[in-house]
Amino acid sequence: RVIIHIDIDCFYAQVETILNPSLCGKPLGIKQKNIVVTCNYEARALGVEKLMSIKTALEKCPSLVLANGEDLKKYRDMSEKIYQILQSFSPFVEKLGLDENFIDISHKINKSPEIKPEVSGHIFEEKNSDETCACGCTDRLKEGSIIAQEMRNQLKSELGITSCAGIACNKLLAKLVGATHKPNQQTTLFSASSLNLMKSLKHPRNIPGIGSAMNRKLEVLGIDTIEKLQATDLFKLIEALGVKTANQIQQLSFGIDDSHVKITDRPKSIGAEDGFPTIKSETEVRKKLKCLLDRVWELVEKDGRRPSQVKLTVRKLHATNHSVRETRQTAIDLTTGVPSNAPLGPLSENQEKKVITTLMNLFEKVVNCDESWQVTLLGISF
DNA sequence: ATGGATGAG
DNA sequence: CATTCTCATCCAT
Repeated sequence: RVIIHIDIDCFYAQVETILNPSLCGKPLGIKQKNIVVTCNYEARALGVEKLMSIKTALEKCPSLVLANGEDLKKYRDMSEKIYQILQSFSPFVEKLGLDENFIDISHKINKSPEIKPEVSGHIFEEKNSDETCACGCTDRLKEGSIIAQEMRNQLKSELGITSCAGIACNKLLAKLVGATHKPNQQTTLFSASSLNLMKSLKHPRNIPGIGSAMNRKLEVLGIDTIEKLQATDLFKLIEALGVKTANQIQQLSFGIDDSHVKITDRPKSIGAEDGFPTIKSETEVRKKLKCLLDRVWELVEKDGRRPSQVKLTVRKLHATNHSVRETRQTAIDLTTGVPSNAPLGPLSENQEKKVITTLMNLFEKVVNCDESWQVTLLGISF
């Protein structure tokens, strides 16, 4: 296969700069509550980092400009335009978050090209890449790099968006190799270098699919390098992690990934949440929920499907000074009074009342009415 | 079906 | 460590 991974450079910051060109060239941070969730390269050069507190960021970089990124609408809109452009190259596009996409272009590769393509962009380990693989994948990947370049050119010319691309024979390797030259560059991995790319990661945690929880389990087993993960006896790994996970992550450690590019269809849930210092009365909760409901309903209306379930998310301040998220969900019938296949319109007064009542019932299942409680986040999803 | 754990950006 | 604001998948119940 030929898989391309496209990753937009500091996505939120690029969107803000396109919306407000006067930000161009200035250090820019995107703020959500007390945190700089991401920032542009100018800000990074001045010491600002992802997920840094606003306070620290401004100490490090007093000239930092902040844009509020709590409402994701602008980013969703741009993400959709990017997806549309990529889809014009291949129907097999999988979205990962708002700013990354995998594209399978295997079917577009010319079986017998008149002219052997040269590669566009970087080659991973260029010096060791003079061998041409007998199976023909080297030429296919070269052709893939040309297509990736065309995708990135089009994102730039039509949307003004710069991006990175990785080109490889599977999703894992495409994503990893694309990150080796940033920003606004692309890198192709020829299969002979796969193991070297994997070993260059150093820590198992850097493998997509190995998160913090699994990393802790691996550390308990004394596995703290890719090479140790490769060398661990599979039966020992199965004991600790189960057959499925053990096999999967050991395969990944060798750069093997058979997972398909899964076409992204409509989301299975649509939600909105809001965090705040603390609230402690049901009246305040009701008010927050109404506000959230208005925001979610915009998205639900655009989606067009009639919700059949509601879920409430609550983050409580636990005694031990750390917070815990809990969710409660239930079925909801929003069809009363309208034909069940009528187009979804704005929330009627009756519907709003029904949703809020349902949510307050769910809320009472989360909080212990007798004891005092502090809530620091509420979320609604359908 | 429900809710938590875990993973992604 | 999580912190923000989402969404998906897997698993136990």
